[in-house]
Parts: sequence; C-alpha cells; structure tokens
Amino acid sequence: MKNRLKILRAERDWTQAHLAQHLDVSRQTVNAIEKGKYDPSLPLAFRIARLFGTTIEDVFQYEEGQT
Amino acid sequence: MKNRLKILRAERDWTQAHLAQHLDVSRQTVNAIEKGKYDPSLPLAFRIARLFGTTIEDVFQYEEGQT
DNA sequence: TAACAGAGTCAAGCTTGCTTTACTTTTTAT
DNA sequence: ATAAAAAGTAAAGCAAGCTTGACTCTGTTA
Repeated sequence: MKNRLKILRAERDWTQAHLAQHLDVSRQTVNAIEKGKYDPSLPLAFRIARLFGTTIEDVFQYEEGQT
Repeated sequence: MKNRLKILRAERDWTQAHLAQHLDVSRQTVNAIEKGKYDPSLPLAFRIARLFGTTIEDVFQYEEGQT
C-alpha cells in the first residue's frame, strides 16, 4: 500500500505532529503510516482523506498481493 | 461505520460464503463486517470495493465519532 | 415434517494497528 | 557551527481484525 501523505502534508506545510493532532492519533502513527510501515484502520483512513478534502483512493494506492 | 454490503451482495445474488471466497477471507469475517460488528482493514476494504467495481466511499459510510 | 442452505454467533488464538516512553538522526535557521 | 525542530526508530503493551471450529436459528423446498 502506497500513499501520498508526505506530498499532501508538504502542500499544506504541515508537520507530522500537526497532522497527528488533527487526526487524533500519535505522531508515531502518522510517521509509520507515511513510511508504509503499516496500513491505517479504515476509520483512520476516512479521517485522513476527509482532512485533506479528498478520497481514500486518492490518498492510498492499493496494490494486489502485498498485505 | 455503515455499509452497503448486504445490498451489493443481493444485487448480484451472492451468498456470504461466495463473497468470502472471492475476498479470500472467512465467511465469519464477511458476516461480522456486514453486520457492522467491526470494520475491515484498509486492504480488505479496497478488495471489497474493487470486487464490486466501486469505491470504498460508496461501500462504506463513515460517521464521525463512532469508532 | 424433515432436511438442507444460508445466516448468525461464540470462544480461543494469532496478527496487526495504535499507544506511550525514550532515544537517535536529519533538517532548518541562526 | 550550533541549537532547535522535525523526522525516524524501537520496545512493550493493549485493542481491533481475522482465523478455525462448532453450534444455533432461520427460511426454503421436497
């Protein structure tokens, strides 16, 4: 699962900590997701997409057979 | 989190077991998700949307402050 | 009414998502 | 070059997603 978090964040000049606050998760969680260490839960994916004003499909790109 | 699984399944006249097979999860998992017992992982949500030829947002409706 | 298919549910166990705490490395600005 | 901010990383622990196995409760439909 790839994602555009780093780009979306950069476009708004937000830090991982700032993003974490607005998503109500820890900074480490944002970092781990951004680095592709693991996938967010579906509810968190919704909150991320909503915060960036876009869709889950726009933020995350699923590729068959990786997880 | 609400979902349209039962409807999408009915439109295609698929059983929970049939759906489970094509998603590569157990029948109990399909049942639990359909009944809203818990949310699917993000990868599984992608596979569900893809199988039904639609988007995650079309299958699942997130509502603030439930999970 | 008996039998079968589909749906619902429960328990135990493993894996993954997320937390806190704490530390190291990289980037930015002075 | 130094200091501060941001990013990266790791370990331990709890919560959520998913599994298998087994059992119940619905409809059908023969």
